[in-house]
Amino acid sequence: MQEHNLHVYNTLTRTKEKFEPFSPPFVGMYVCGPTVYGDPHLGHARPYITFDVVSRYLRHLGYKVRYVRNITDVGHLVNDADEGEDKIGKKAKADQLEPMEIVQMYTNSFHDAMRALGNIPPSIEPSAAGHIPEQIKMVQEILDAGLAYESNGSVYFDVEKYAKTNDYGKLSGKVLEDLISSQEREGVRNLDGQSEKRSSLDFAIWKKANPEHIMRWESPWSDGFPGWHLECSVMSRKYLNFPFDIHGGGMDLQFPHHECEIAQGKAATGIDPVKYWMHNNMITLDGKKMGKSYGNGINLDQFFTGDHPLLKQAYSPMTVRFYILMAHYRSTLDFSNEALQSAQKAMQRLFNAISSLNDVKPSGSSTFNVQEWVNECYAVLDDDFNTAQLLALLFESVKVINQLKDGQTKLTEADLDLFKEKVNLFVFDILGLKDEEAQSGNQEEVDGLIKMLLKLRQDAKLSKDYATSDAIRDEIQALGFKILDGKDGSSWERQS
RNA sequence: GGCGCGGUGGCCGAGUGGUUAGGCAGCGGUCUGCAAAACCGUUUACACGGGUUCAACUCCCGUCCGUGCCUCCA
Repeated sequence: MQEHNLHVYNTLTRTKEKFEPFSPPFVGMYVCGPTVYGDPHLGHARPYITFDVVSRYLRHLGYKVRYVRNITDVGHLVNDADEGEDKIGKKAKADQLEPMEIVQMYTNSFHDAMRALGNIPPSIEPSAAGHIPEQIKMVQEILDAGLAYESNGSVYFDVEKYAKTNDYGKLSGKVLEDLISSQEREGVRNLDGQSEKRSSLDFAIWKKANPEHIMRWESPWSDGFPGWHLECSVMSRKYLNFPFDIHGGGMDLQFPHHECEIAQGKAATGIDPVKYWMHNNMITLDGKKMGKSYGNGINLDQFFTGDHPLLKQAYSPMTVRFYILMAHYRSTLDFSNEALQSAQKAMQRLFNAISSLNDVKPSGSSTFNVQEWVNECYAVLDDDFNTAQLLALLFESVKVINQLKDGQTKLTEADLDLFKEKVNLFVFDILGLKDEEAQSGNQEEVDGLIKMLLKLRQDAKLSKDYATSDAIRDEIQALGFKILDGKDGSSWERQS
């Protein structure tokens, strides 16, 4: 395993801590996955790209990462439905489809979007519906520990009792008294099951299903379904064991979801389940938060096709990925056409420089300190995965590459090899970017053909037949290629 | 109302108690038959009001604004 100085920001302590997993070289990482009842949207892009880079970097450092990300396909109530219907069940009835058909459909489209964004699939992607027995078992464990109670067929976690001996709120910074008074101020909530609870803070770990509820399972307490926080506790425990190293998710999940995960896990096992809690920040759109009520929710597919009133053009999946990586994961990030267009251009410039790196010839001496640059790249990644700074350093490398081409900067063969290796490592392996344009399989044939045309154009220029040379250039450009005239002849690249 | 996070130049976005972020856009130059590209140089900053300090964009307090949570939405 590589020596490193990786520090990660731990929400639990609100500080950056040196990363030291429980049993190196193994690292367990759990990230809250999607609820598959709708198309993947922009809000899905950020957490999964963030933790994709985290897993890529950890693996690069030599860790054996087991990355677990769940598929939520069960048991969550519809926000605006007073009957407490299962979200997936409701959609199924509306569309006249089997619930599991819906689940499969949106799981597939989620996977498609993730693949397009360049995310490596997790090691294990367990589904909540596939872990009902384990969830029933954990409910029983919490009951046995005396930290939950049954009420009318449902089982609720007893928050106030748990809080007597545990710090409920340590992750989110909530104070129990504040929560109570805040809820009193809000008045009595009319949500289903409120009267069954001893305290409004208590949350369901097993919920009795209404008669019309489609997705339901037998349990010792009722025909019903597991509570909304339970699956993550159960599946992270099953595949990573408590305590495990990293738990990730969006900042919006801090409370109550992750706070409840800690409470449940501790109640059931006596073990504080997670060492490092990592939270990515939210995305805004033209400075406003996204949401259905704002009419600015955009599906990922709409980004990729440009088919949305707020989008002036299509943005490729890599442009979205690049743009997200231009900001630090703990900052809010604002999406706008202007910002995405600038990201698209910047990314193309980066790729163009990298592809031209292969043509650079080594020199007898070096005028650029490659090793120092490499060290800086590692230093910024070690500082809580600062991809924004890494990209700044990579644009420094773009400048260096261009100077190498012009002969203004020189590198020895050893330095050049190191430089090439590390530029490729950071851009493609760690940031997970892909040069989509260069993916076509007949790259070499195209290169040969265009170079032949450039030769003809050069001949025309030498005989001052500019009409012909310009015609060749215009035709090539019309096909989507740019002609770059340099001191040592012409080269070409694809137009962004 | 409570808890948390943030307000950086035309736009996006890093970072720091005293020294260049970076990208996109703009401007000037080199190169070029012209153009593009590339390269060089360069203009616009740290919400507002106090305070601490030799020194604050960076620390503290207040105000305003944005945002997340306080809802069985994961």
